[in-house]
Amino acid sequence: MQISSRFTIAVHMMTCMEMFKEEYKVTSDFLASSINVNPVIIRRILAQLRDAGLIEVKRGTGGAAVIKPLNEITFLDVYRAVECIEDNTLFHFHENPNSDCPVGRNIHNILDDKLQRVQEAMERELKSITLADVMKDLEKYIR
Amino acid sequence: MQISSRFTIAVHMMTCMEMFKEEYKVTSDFLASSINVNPVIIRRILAQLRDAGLIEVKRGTGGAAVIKPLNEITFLDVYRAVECIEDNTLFHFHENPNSDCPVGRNIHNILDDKLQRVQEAMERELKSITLADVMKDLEKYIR
DNA sequence: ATATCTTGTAATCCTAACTGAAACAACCTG
DNA sequence: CAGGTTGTTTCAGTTAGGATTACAAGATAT
Repeated sequence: MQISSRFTIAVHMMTCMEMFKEEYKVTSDFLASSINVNPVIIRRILAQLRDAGLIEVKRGTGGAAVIKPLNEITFLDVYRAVECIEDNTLFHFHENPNSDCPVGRNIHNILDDKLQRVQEAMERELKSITLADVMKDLEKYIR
Repeated sequence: MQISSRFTIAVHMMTCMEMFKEEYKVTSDFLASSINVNPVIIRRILAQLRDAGLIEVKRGTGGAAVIKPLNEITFLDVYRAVECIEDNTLFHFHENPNSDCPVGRNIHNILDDKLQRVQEAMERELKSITLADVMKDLEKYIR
């Protein structure tokens, strides 16, 4: 399975919030039209980013904005905010190996630390990329 | 989304094939009982591992065996054999960003290399672990 | 050749997750 | 209070994973 598009949508959303914060009120309809998905999807992700403390959303009057310095928001922050990974484990383990078999009895212990290392490698890389990097590239592309 | 349990099942399967190759004929029913899943699931994964050139499966008489040195089979080989990732991209990108928006127009170019780096970090770690490591740990646990 | 065990594969069913969409209460401001 | 916006629920469609049943096809022993 692939990682859901919620992650790239969330990065797109926060990039828009920053890019247009002076010119427009960045509402869920505004974001939905740049990203081309249903506004409800946007609002659900807005709530997840808000709960993670990355943005603030104004009720009634409307509009969303990033509330942390962009160079302090890593891809890992966004990933953790929107991707609901069970028990924070990337790999889904088969549930009931047979404990009467020497392999079945030990496979969990053998694999757990190895799978953990893989997950950490991925998260380390996610952590090394920030929204400030994205904005810098965006300005480069626009010029 | 998590990575499907096919991966841990496949590693479990190949570990069993190696562990019991002298004592037993390692059939899909044998594997299914150690792993505790349906034999058809096992046979489907057997086919994927066979197609990837990692094992051989005997029709009629039955039995499966690893056909490469264990220290040459990496977790990445197994992962690629059983996990069908669309276009070999770990992250699912939202399909239709609005090209009338400066962010929508550029977001793909901006993110693609960054997401690629994350995927490569993960695959590099997967590549560094082999089935020989698993067998070594298994012997340690059994003693 | 026939009985028997096994693999290969198709067909069904069930469940979970993702996305799209409609609807509406709650909220804020002018 | 009117109008725009968010928060949230609900339903439907799609896809993927896994369980299960069924059976044709292959290989071996006798």
